[in-house]
Amino acid sequence: MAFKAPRGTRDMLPLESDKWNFVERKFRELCYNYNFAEIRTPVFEETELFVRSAGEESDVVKKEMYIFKDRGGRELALRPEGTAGVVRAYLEHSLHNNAQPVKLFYYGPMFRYDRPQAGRQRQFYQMGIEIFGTKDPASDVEVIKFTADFFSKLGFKDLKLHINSVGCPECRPLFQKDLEEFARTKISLLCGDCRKRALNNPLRLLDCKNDSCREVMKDSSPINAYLCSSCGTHFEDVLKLLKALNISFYVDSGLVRGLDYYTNTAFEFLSCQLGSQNALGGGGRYDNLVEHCGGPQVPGVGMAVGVERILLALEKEELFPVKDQPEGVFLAVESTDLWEERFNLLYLLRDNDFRVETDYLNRSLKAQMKFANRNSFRFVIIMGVEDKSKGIVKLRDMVNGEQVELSFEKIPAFLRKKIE
RNA sequence: GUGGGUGUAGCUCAGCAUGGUUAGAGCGCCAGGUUGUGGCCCUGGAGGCCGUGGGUUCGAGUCCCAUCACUCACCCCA
Repeated sequence: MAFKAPRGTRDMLPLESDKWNFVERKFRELCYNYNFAEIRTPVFEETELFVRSAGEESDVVKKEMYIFKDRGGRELALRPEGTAGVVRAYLEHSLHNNAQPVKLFYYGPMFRYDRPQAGRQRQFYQMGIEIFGTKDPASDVEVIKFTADFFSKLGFKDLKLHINSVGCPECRPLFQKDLEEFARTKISLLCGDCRKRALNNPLRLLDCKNDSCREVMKDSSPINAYLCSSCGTHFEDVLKLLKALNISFYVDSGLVRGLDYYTNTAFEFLSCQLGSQNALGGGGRYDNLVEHCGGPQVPGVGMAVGVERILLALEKEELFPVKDQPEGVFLAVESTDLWEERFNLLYLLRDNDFRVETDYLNRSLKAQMKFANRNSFRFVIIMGVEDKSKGIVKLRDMVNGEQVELSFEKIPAFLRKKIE
């Protein structure tokens, strides 16, 4: 085999495409119900856009971006996430002048140069939504409720919602400073990674997987204690609304998101089926992102889910509707002399919106029947040589073996009746 | 980027610790037989440079090294 798909990428074969379509359909339907409109942005943007939005210090920017120079010398990057491009488009087309809020959804491939693993690829698909132009805690909740609805529409029952507030540029620095100091006093008890984190990115101290570190950090004061009054109220309101909607959640004071643009609400939906790549989706509020990207002060909130992970989790929980229902029509023919009649009937049926297939390999009638059976065709139409003069064909229902003789014109109506 | 496991037909895997003539099974695919014309059963066939490249050896799918890919954990997140 000469060529292989590049590392961290995958082909989607026909067997899987039904599953993808299932997930996509549910997503689009829900977007319609919630009044989110679709936006499609390029898969690559100026590198600077991502640096600006995700933050210079974020892992995504520091080590995971696919960056390249095009032939004109432009510095470009494949998008590692969807929000930045949407924000750019929002500004470029002055959507802030439209009636607010602006509610958008997107779906497409994202790219991160990371070490592949189950549920983690270099090209992966995200579906996401964004709401621009409102700070109302109800809009945070709308995004979370949307996500919860989406998962339950797919059939998930036991997903965990973790939620936290990461504060704002007013209150977060104080928290960070205290956290850093706290870590410094306990430095000897922390793992090597955490010692580094204490200096570079104290927030990350909170989600170390190491039990002993967790034990130590448990005694640091949680961020809730530092939230300024507006952040505190916002968070409380969000939680209150979640309760009102009967959405169960767990306040995880260790939840911090990897992209720097988040403010206030941060949340993740976790699956217990998935091992270490267990976040099916997540999101949060980003009230300063638009301004930070050179626009007016427009608040926003959004989320994204990972399609491959959803598919993995659905697979594990066996939630795909097992549909191998026979459907469609196979047009079998006894002799290749009958091309003209065959085509006439083939296109007659297709024009009448039936799914129809015929044989192109000159196979025996028996082989054609077998093919039809294996491929779950509900009906087989058999054109016999002798029937030609009579203008008749045989129509067989493969489910119960019933077979009738019909003229061409009567077939569409007959099939329609049968399918009901 | 770090560490562990794996890599044999389209798919799921056996064979490898004790190297030895044409590398196996099931499913799938193709053809034929028996059912008028599928499903069950029977027969036959196609399909593998044993991930790739080196090395050890008279001889390597089997041993050694490297490399690539997958996988699990770290990391990070979706």
